[in-house]
Amino acid sequence: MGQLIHLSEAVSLAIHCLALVSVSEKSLNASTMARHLGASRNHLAKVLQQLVKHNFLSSTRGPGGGFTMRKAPGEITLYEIYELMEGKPEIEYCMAHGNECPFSGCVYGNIREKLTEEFVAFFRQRKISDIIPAIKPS
Amino acid sequence: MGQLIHLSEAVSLAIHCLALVSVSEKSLNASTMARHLGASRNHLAKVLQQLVKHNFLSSTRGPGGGFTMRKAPGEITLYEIYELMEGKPEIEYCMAHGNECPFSGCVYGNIREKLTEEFVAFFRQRKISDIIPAIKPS
DNA sequence: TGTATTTAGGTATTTGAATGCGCAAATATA
DNA sequence: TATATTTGCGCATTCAAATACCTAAATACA
Ligand code: FES
Ligand code: FES
Repeated sequence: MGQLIHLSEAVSLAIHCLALVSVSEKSLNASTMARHLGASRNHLAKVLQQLVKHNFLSSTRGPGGGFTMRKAPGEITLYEIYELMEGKPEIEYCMAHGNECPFSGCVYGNIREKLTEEFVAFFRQRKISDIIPAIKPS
Repeated sequence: MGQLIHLSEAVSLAIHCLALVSVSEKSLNASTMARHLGASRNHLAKVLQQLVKHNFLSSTRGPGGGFTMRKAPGEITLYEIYELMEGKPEIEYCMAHGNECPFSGCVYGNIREKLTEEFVAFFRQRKISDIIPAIKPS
């Protein structure tokens, strides 16, 4: 069914990976993470690339290579990751058709703005370090 | 950009139409409403079909035909319309891949559940009659 | 009865996200 | 140096939801 609160798989993958790399002693490669998360290796590789490009992770190629942290998990908020993968959350006009709407105030009131703000506040305050304790011992 | 709070155009159209039909003295046809809303006539027709099938509207074909209310605007909550068009809002598992996740509690905490509940509460309490006053005089 | 109007409903197209694929570049190690 | 491993990156494919189109059925009215 429809997802009211839409968080793409890419965002989830990014967050999961950052936490996994944080707790790993040696560098972690894409295939291993994909296996652990039960996700597509290809999709995950794309996400990791982004995280490297924006300096959350370092990568090393070649045998024994993989990804390591470049920022401390306490320095990374979930919001940064969200915005990196999805862009700033916007409220679109109900029906993207401009200003044809015959209603003076939006029929939705300001509920979307309110919920978006709540979401952002939560994600800004929550850090990768906060979710690390939830990792199951493997 | 990504819409965090996702409300399809179909939902917006349904709500707008119900309000417009409510204040109309005679029956309103799809083309007229599409023009007023600056929306696709075809898409709107689909939405109206649904509203007729579920007894919110009555329809009459032929010249001078169109749509009229079958329920009072004070009897219709926005939530009913949302659920009709989108289904019950569900929280999906982060990464629809089942139970492979190596985290014991979801990394998102319960923020999605919380926001969804807020949304539902708001939409349950708000009725078509509440938004009618916002219609601009045409 | 004929014609114009309007809804009904099935099907096709579009779109965007997710996924897959192939090859180049880097690097460890034998 | 040769080989296996692993990331980087562009492009192709798939898939589902949203949106558009097309024709049939109903009805008012001349
Ligand atoms: S578009 Fe938001 S109220 Fe009409
Ligand atoms: S899937 Fe929600 S925490 Fe891993």
